[in-house]
Amino acid sequence: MRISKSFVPTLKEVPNDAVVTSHILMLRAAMIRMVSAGIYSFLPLGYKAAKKICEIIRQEMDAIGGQEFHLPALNPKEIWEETNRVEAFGDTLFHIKNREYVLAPTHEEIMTFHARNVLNSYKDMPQIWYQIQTKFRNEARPRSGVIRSRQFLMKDSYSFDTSWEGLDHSYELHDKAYRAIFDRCKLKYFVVGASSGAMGGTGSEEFMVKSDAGEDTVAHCESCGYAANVEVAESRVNSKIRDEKSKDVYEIHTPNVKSIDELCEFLNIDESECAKSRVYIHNGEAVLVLMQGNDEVNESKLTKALGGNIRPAHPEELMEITGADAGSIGPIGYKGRIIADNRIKDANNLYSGANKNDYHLGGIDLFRDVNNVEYLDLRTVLSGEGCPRCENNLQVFSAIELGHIFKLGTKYSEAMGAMFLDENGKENPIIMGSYGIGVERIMACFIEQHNDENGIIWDKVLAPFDVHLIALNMKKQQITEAAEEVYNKLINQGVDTIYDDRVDAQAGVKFKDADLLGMPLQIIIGEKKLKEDLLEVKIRKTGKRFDVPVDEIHNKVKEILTND
RNA sequence: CGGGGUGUAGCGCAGCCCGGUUAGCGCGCUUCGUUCGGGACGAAGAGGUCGGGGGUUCGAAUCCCCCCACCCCGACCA
Repeated sequence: MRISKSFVPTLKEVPNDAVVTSHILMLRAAMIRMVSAGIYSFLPLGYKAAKKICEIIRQEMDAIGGQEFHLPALNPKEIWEETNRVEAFGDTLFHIKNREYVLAPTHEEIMTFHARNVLNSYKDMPQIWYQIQTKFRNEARPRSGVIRSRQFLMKDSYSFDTSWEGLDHSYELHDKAYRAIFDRCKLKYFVVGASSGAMGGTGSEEFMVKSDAGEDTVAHCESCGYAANVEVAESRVNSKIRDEKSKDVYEIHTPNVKSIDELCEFLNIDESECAKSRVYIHNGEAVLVLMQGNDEVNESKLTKALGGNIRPAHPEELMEITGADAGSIGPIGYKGRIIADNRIKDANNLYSGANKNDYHLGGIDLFRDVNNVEYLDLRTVLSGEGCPRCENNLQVFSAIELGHIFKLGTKYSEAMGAMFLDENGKENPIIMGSYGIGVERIMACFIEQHNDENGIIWDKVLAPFDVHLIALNMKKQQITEAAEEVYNKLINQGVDTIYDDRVDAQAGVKFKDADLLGMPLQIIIGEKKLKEDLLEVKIRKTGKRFDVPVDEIHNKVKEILTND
């Protein structure tokens, strides 16, 4: 591709609206342009990279027996009503105004629509059907460029099995395929075993990439691979060891002491000796939650343990419930349900609020002084805490969900009447799985992981072009002639080459653009070296340069591209 | 949807607080000349509903009201 005749509008400056690295680089490197919030056009370079990703996905999906479909984005609303997902998706589902259609945010319904009445014998299964297509979701807040948008490319596949064992097998196939895909895309990722979400089902895994632009917070152990959403993550922490002797409970005047830190400073004690109190309203009833020191209540864990809905009590309610304001609340004298974190199970000689403003109590023995305390894991894990599975430590960070594999079960087949007859002539619902991958997210994550201050550093597997050919001064005939020859020969050999043949661009401009676009290999043709029949090759990743005789350039390029 | 921020030439910004000729600057763009291995130099140009609407005023990019768009934080996320 000749740059002089192509649309490669690189940007020298950082666009005002872009914040995350991948977004900035995708705009600057002429891969995408925004049309509206969360709506992007792929420019030619970006689309080439997208197609390479899709091709890798396709190969790996085909390798597990997947069959590619092309389904409509425009769906009759009534199909979505069969599964009650018009309501379930709510505002996230785009509705067409002048006809009863919706824009598909995913394709369980359409795939099940094709499966029902057609896959009607156990002999017809298993099947794996997939597609790579545009999905539409009316995200309340699109962000981070292409990472969360309203229209995006997704590979989604669906498995149809006659048994739960069959589903397990289809799921395992997808797990393997996904690892192969992300490995081939040179992504550093990890796998989080997620609990079944609102989609219903028996098991799922999320493929995640560490990134500040991520929307999930996860705890991850590098050494054993333990990974969990922080909402459910556990860690190895010391519990408060029970002192041999329990002191008597005594009152301490603590004027203006509100926080655990202030209490520790005021009494010159360690935070591990304190029990922090939080009051939640659970289905209308007050619950006192006790945590050690500054440990944070994990509301997800609390919700899961209690069931129903919880919310923190309002300040006005606190006085009514406990007789004190936040900062002076404690378990002694509290009437009502008390739940404490495992870390302070049966601990003694604790400090906590006195349920009287400006007073705290010391010498609290939860075993002796407080009846009916329920103990649960309620902590939010912190970076640096011990991994629950091995001897190393956890890191807590935000991450992007790249892909999700999911054992759906019979939710959709039952709702839509997708039944089959088994060997005994008995009717059963088809057992399904669903499996998604965000194509743009692969691209964005790759760029997040492979860039430097000059731009993108493509690996050849995803690079829009293999080689970036730079003719430094197109006004010199020798250079032009040499460049044209090299270019044509590369093209003829099937080396995908982008050729900077701009007559009016300075050398510096061409170098900067080449680094920004980030093709793996640069071939530089300059006057001095050409006089000695030499060209220069630069490896983008390492920055290494070396001279190659003109006659040998094609072999050298092939050699580097196949070996690297 | 709540909180915060921004909107002035293709891009990045100044001007606004304290209203006053033809609204500036850098990059980019056009033409000419010089330069030609890390975003060159000189000269001459083109390019603007100052996000939109309404109001105050002799006069509004500037002050007031309403709306819109985009970004960030939060909520939400099948």
